Amino acid sequence: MKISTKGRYGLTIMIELAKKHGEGPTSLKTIAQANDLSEHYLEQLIAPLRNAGFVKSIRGAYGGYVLAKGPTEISAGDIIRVLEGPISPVEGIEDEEPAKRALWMRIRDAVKGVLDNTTLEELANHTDDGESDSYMFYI
Amino acid sequence: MKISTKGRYGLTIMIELAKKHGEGPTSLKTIAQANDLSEHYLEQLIAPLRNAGFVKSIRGAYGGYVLAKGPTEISAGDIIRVLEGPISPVEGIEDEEPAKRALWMRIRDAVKGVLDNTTLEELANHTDDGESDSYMFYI
DNA sequence: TCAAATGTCTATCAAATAAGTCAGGATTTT
DNA sequence: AAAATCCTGACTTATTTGATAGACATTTGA
Repeated sequence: MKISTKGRYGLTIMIELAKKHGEGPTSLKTIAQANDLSEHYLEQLIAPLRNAGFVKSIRGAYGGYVLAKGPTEISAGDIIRVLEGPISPVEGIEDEEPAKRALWMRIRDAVKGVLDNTTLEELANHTDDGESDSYMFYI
Repeated sequence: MKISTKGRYGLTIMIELAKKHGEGPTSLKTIAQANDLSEHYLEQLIAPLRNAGFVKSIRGAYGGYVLAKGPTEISAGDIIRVLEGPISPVEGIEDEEPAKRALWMRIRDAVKGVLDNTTLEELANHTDDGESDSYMFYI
């Protein structure tokens, strides 16, 4: 029941690009160093994002990547779907017995609601607005 | 972003037991055959459910398992937590940057809301109440 | 009392997935 | 030409998942 590093690092890349939106390209090297991640691994993740039309690449020295759309036009769900596949808690919901199928569909819709209503703009401009450190993380 | 067969099959076991609640023990063999699953694999799944106090075992011939509490007192979340670990879309939410941490927490709470508010009783007594087959499964 | 049915426990294993690495080529700018 | 960067595919490693096997303990009922 986890989102893998693909989706997580992909979101990291996209948030970094959103922060620099309108300021020219950012290289993967910069992003990898800033977040202590493998540049080569990020290359694998950004390829599908480019193919899906969320980023544009600019080759050559001082090149890098830029968002292909505005940060308000890209949702967290867009990114997760590209890198992790369809948002669904199980493969083959159709085959399940009705009671379980209804449960999976409710979970899927709940997660979808959150992901599709969170834009890159929100994620890039988020200022810590009072979730206390004492908040319980695991429940 | 998937719930594995551990959680799914565990839920299957518990729904079967809930259907037979008050009617004496049900053997894993019965459940395995009815759902076309490996009995040995189900043994591995029911061990943690027994340790967590959700089922009781009755040994010997004509033995099996029974719910240790009423079907209204056990939620889908109880079962998923025992078999899959804490409900959270990422490991180590604490370490994430605030924007992403907030996103993961919103997802976690959404999923938690569904799972903790669905009881075994609902799952066992579910009658197909009009989710049409044309419902889009992947969105 | 004994055989059959069932649960309990431990160990092992194969397949799939996730995560990351490596090597080298192509393109553009300076 | 040299440097920076993107691009591509193959490869490796670790972990998780799903499954199998077998020895053993307990209970029922003939």
